[in-house]
Amino acid sequence: MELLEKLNPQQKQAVTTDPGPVLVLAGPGSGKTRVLTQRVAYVIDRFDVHPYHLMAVTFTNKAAREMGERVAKLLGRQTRGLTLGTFHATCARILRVEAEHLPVDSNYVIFDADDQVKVVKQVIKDHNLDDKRYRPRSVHASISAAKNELYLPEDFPIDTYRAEVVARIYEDYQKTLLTSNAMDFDDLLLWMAILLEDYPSIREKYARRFEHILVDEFQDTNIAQYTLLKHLASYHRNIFVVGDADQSIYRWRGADYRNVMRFKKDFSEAEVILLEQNYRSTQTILDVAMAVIDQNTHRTPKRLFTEREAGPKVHVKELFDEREQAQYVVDTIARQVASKKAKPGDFAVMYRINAQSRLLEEAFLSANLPYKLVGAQRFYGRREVKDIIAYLRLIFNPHDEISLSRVIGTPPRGIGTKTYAQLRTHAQKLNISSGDLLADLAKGKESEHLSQFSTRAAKALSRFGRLLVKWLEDKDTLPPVEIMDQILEDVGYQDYLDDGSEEGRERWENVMELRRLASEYQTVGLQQFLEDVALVSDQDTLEEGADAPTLLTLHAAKGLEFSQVFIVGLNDGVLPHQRSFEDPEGMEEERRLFYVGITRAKDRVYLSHALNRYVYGHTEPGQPSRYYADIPADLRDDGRLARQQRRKSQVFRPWKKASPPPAKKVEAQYKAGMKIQHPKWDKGLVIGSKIQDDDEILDIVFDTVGLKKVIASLANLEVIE
DNA sequence: ATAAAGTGACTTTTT
DNA sequence: GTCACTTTAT
Repeated sequence: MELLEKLNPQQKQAVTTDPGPVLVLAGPGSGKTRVLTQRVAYVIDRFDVHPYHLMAVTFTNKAAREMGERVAKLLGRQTRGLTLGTFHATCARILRVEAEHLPVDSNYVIFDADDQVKVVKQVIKDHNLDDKRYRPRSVHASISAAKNELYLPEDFPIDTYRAEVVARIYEDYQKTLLTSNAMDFDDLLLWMAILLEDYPSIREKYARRFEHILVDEFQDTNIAQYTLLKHLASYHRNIFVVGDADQSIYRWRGADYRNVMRFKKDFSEAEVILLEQNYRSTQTILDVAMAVIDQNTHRTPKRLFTEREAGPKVHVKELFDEREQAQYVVDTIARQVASKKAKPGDFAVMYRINAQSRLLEEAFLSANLPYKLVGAQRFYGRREVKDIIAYLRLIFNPHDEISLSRVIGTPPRGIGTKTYAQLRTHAQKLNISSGDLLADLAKGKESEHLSQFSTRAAKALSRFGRLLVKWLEDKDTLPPVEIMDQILEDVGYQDYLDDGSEEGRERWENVMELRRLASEYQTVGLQQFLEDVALVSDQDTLEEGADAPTLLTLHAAKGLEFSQVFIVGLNDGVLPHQRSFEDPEGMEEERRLFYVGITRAKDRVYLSHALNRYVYGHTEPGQPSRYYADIPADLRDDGRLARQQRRKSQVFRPWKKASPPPAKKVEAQYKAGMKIQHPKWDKGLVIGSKIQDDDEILDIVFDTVGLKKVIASLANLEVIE
């Protein structure tokens, strides 16, 4: 293969190594995607393996698609039969084929995070439990964690009273799922693992079929995923995994980087290949990244090196608040774009939590600059989108209780919570699904169950039942778009949304966008549409091409690269996040997250934090992140000091080499007891003052907002008395 | 049954 | 400050 020439010796070794277990430990930017892709092509071409006998698992659908395209290009032909996708998508497909061995039918639906919490909530209610004591989200997290470790309800470890209650909820949760003919995200992995473990014939079938298995982002696999991989590889033992323990950031989702150790033990003959040379970043960026990650304990030190130049220092900036931080990001980007030093698409802005995107978006919008936002929830989480998907899901699988409960009263049609509760209870008594009962009630007077309801309720239910039956008749013959059009028309969805407001119009546009997406499923059908919709990853929503900065969480940034990267909100409590403070392992993961962010950058990194943070509406003083302390001083360019320097001399004076200018002593101008006037927060009382980094930091109690930390030179204060 | 008004949790991260 | 859920009024 011609492209082998472009590989370094380690990469070449990985691509061309003999069959058998292989563990590739790949640092950031070391070309692991390229290795994986070429390995797939190599196996097909040199070992003469039919694509049908090959499975490759990636972390996102987008990565899978790209890999498929590149492999086809390398081979110069299509790769029909190749199993390529995320763990979840791949399992979903196989489980449909093997549904006869499962407690669901092959047309099961996939419950997303929202649905899962709803089921938990329902069960908690049915058990008359206090949902304050048993928070649905937290109970669901326990159930999910159990599934990821392959614990069925009866295996759920009971060590506390709470665990006992959760185990009971888990049991009913699972029952609800099965009567709804549904699987949740975790089930896809769990059942696949169970199937392979408990049915030797199925294990043999797939273990023989997959002569070669390749896995990307191996450090973020959980127990269920590891187990199913182990079984799938049990016959041929040709399993090629690529990962980097330093980039493990999904522990909270059950990912266990110790799987790397397990792999070494279970496949003791495995060849281990290290990819250390970095082809992405400047040496400065790599040095900073290493300095940061070196603070973690329990890791194998790794040296990252590049042939690239040192490059500019990492830029550090302190801002007054998050609004100014957003403005600073936009300004910095705009300036470089205006001076043609960079293109808008060269930039990415990364943050710890999604909520941080709002101020950034506002700043981009008001500057009239387009941006790309990564986050599937943004679209698929919208009420109107969920409504329509729920309708489609119900038609695809009428037993889906969660979807039914969502659509039965949307738009309002005379069926409220009371009537729905009656329907559900009655159906439970009959041991059928609410959907079945509804279909029966559609028969009108013919139905023997109609008398169970009040005249009004019976009429409304019967009417809706007839709609459902009608849609069910067409579901196999019509393409998704036409089913959708039928629903929209029959329920008058546009009129329901259109209340004359801008919001209503926007919602309808979202429905139309969903319709556009559905129209791409003309041939593959409703099942595929619903499956794809359920399993989209955030990264999948990243639109290609558009030349605009990308806004994304640090998690979503994994596997991507950008010329220039902003990491904003470097405040203690945000990055690292407060929720991890108590947990040493969690703190190590926070640091890895920061490491992942830094190593996305090819040319420049900008770090920034705000002195004041918005928290639940009001502003609170914040602390710079502890991670700053780990960045070597000579690799760091502190914008705040530079700017002050400029202001004082009124002349632009770039930093001279490493020697910092002698710290000029600043005299305190304020002292405790002074009353001052602030442009935004009005009157306040100074209660403390200290000199720090060439500036005066004041503690002031304001009448309006309480205690604040204020930088004297920036705040434009006026002394009243 | 439904719309409007009020209450309280909530922010990690996502397949 | 926002969202989802609950209570209240129609």
